[in-house]
Amino acid sequence: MSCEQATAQALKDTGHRLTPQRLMILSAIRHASGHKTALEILEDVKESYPFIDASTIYRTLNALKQMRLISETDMGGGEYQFEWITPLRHHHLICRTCDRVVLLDHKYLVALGDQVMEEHGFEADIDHLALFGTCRECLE
Amino acid sequence: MSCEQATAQALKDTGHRLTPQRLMILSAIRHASGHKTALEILEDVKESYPFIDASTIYRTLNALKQMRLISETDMGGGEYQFEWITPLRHHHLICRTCDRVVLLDHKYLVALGDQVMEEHGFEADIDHLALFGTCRECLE
DNA sequence: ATTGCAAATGCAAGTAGTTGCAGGAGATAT
DNA sequence: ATATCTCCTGCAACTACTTGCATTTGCAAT
Repeated sequence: MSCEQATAQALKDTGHRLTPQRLMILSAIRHASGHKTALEILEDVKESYPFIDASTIYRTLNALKQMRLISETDMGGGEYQFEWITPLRHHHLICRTCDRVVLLDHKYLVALGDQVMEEHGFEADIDHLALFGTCRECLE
Repeated sequence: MSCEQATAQALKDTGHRLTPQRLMILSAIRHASGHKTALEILEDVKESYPFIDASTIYRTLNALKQMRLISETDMGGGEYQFEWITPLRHHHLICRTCDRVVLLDHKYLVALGDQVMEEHGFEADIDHLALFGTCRECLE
């Protein structure tokens, strides 16, 4: 696929190397629908290459995060959630009481990003946020 | 102090018990200037009571977080930062490139909280946020 | 004061993620 | 094709944090 080619080139351009392990990890994230944890990705890759080490997964995910190809989000379950970043961003509202998860449109965060850039010259990577709180139902 | 009394009462009112361990943990957080990690709090408490177990610290911090007396923030150093919540809130912009930390005033997040309440009836606990990105200097 | 029960503690074992290191394998230039 | 230079990998050890369990303790009702 051309999209895989582009990703491979992006890795090379930033001084990274293309390895079979990394291609398998990339494939596992891109072909996932929604978020995936590091250990889920590990299991996926193990199906085609059982000798992969967990540390390779974590190191690769960190590299992809630095390149802003994937987002890493703490959604409260003890494991980070990873997701391929697309132009269509979304965020989450997570209820501390009932653990319900509500989708939050990216439009609510565009203004924040713009203000932060204007006032501080800081480019905030608001790719996939999780905000905790109390949902409508649990507020009574 | 009356503030300690109020906190003690808040614990009891929510069905929690007052123990020497908890009082020591509370004191360690309240008398800290700024953020503290769980292990720093553990060391603090160990000075007056060396037999305290790390799991007690973590469990108490989670309870205080649920009660919204303290905030827990992932600031990227591998350890969570805990802080006593005051009416004067602040947030952080953290540069992924140079690790510089810039303060962000709470006013930028008030609008977001209001919108989330209006549109979703969700009360977001925006107590102490960390936004990652690239700072002015590292953008060149 | 005594009792009774739920909640908190300490301990030990377990999970998620990180790091140092030696050997192995991409990429580049010859 | 070969050599060289790094970066990457797998391994093992380690750190931060969580969880299950038996014992203890706060605290409310007697």
